[in-house]
Amino acid sequence: MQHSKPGEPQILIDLSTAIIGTDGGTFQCRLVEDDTETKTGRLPFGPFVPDQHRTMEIGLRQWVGEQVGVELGHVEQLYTFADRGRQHTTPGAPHVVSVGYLALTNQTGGQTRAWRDIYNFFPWEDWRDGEPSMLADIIYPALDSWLARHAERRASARLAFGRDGLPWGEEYVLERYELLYEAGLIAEAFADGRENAMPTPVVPGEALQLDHRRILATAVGRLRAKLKYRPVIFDLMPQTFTLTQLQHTAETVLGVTLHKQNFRRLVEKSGFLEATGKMSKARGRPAELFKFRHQERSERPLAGLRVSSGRTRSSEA
Amino acid sequence: MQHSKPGEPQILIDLSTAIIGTDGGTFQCRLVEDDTETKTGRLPFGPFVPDQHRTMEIGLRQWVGEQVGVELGHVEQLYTFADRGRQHTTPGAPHVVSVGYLALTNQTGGQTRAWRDIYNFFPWEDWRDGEPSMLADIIYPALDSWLARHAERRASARLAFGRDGLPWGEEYVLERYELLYEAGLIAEAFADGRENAMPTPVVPGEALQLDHRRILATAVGRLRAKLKYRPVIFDLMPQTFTLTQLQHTAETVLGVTLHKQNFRRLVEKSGFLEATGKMSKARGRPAELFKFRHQERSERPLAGLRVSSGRTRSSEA
DNA sequence: TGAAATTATACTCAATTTGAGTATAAATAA
DNA sequence: TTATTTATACTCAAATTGAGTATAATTTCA
Repeated sequence: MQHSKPGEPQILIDLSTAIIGTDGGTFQCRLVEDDTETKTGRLPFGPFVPDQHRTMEIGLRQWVGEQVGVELGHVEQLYTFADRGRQHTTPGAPHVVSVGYLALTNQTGGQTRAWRDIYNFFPWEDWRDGEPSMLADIIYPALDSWLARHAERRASARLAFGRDGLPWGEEYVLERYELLYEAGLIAEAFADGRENAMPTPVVPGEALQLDHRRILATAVGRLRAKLKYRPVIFDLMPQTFTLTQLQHTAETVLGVTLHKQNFRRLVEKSGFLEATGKMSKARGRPAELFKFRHQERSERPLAGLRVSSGRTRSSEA
Repeated sequence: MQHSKPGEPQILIDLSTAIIGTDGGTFQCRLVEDDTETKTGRLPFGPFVPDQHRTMEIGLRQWVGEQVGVELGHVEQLYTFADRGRQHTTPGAPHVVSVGYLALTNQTGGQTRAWRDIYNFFPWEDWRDGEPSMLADIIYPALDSWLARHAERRASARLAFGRDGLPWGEEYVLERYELLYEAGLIAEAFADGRENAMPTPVVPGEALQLDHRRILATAVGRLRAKLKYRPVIFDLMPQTFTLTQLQHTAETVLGVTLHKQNFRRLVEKSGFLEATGKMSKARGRPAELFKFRHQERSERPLAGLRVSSGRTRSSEA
């Protein structure tokens, strides 16, 4: 077995965590409040130090604890990114590989400047008010002009963006982001020195440091996919909640609106909810408060929310 | 940002690939034929060398090419394993992190000693002839006795093995393997020096070097899950095939038998197949030969095979 | 040669699930 | 006290799924 000789450039592993929560219809991600006012934000991250960290998850919990101090619920490894040229590396410096993690939390101090709306970074992903106009106005023309020179990527673009009558798959968040990067339409492409990148990003959407927006895209895509077959949504909810709150959370994550009555039917017969008997007080008719059955009884603990879309918010009238 | 100082122990990344194929009802994985006749097999693997490998996939293709020379179809990153104590590391040596990959191929020279039946490594995963008797005879008693001392793992075990009336989820391959490891019932637990491990493995099933059986378990679990929502099965098929061959491949991967007529209905209306007009010659009535429509037309390119189980092979009469 | 076995394919049918409503109840706001 | 808001119950047709039966086209073997 060949192993790298001493003297070869060192490898460094960064653990970066996308901490995601929801807060009354906003979809939030926790960034680090750096003392210096840099233009672009960053996720909490730090190196994996095997001597100190028995597992990578232990390492990430340390960096999250030190840098943002958020209580984490579900934590899951996403992907390991190692492509040369995607980390803005200085020559001679050790090569950096980053392992991205997704963490869910239900404590999103909505007011802090550090909690940012995820749809700021991916404005084309929020379809709750119908198809974002920027797709037809900006993204599709720019993408098409790039595709004219890159016919081999046409099929991927069709699938990712649901063109030619294909459906918009809300889970293809990473695939869409990667295509925009490849086409040189977003800020990171220029920062990484891609030859075709526009100096001023063509597509709106805030950037993040290093490859953090890529990691966030991976996180959102994974979360959207997972919502449909595992009960992860409850990690985003407070102790008790109404069915409408639960639905709003699902809609916020998926970026679509859902049919209310059918959502209720689905979630009620899933067996995950337990009525508390208490009622919420708000405008309109009070709603029953439910809680998640943590005690996994003999019900089928999988089969999360297979969710069917409703109409857009604007057409609810 | 804190980065590891020079002088700290080095990190080494190994790229290990589970190459999977099927060959007439057997589910195969390609191992390396080492000159030395070691007891346990290993997957093709080698270090990630950033200076030579622009991406990790390039690296893995190099090691696969050099060590086994198999043509790879679909390639996908699985997971990055870094727990201390799962790689039999010698003290002082660099810490090894392994990135596992899944690769599919349709060329499985069935006769070579290097192609091994995957169900040798996980005999409890093959339910094509009904529930393997080793579950009730060996695994469940041993697991229950361990669970008596580890009540906190009870819920995971129920889910993973489908106990107490829960269904057997064929995709929980890794979860089952990890539980058997934790419980000290398989060879790797002893090799890694777990305190509770039995010197002679309690549960049948061949081991692999390092953490390769763990990577293989991840690969099989991922493949079984993916089969249901992406058309990856065609990467395992030859150029043309009959519907029965396709079904056998699906059954081999999933480890269950399927209802023939319904499988046919499902796969026909999926739009992925194109009739060739030619017929297979075998025993019984000749079957039409189909091929996969590579040219992704305006059909929905997702929605693979959501598959419904049939009866067991033995009850087919 | 002709019946039996083998394999493929077409078609049926009830149960369940899904998509899209309508109807009504229980609060607050004007 | 009426409009507005929100929650919840119920309906109904279409589509999908699970489990067959029926029949067709071959080879095998007595």
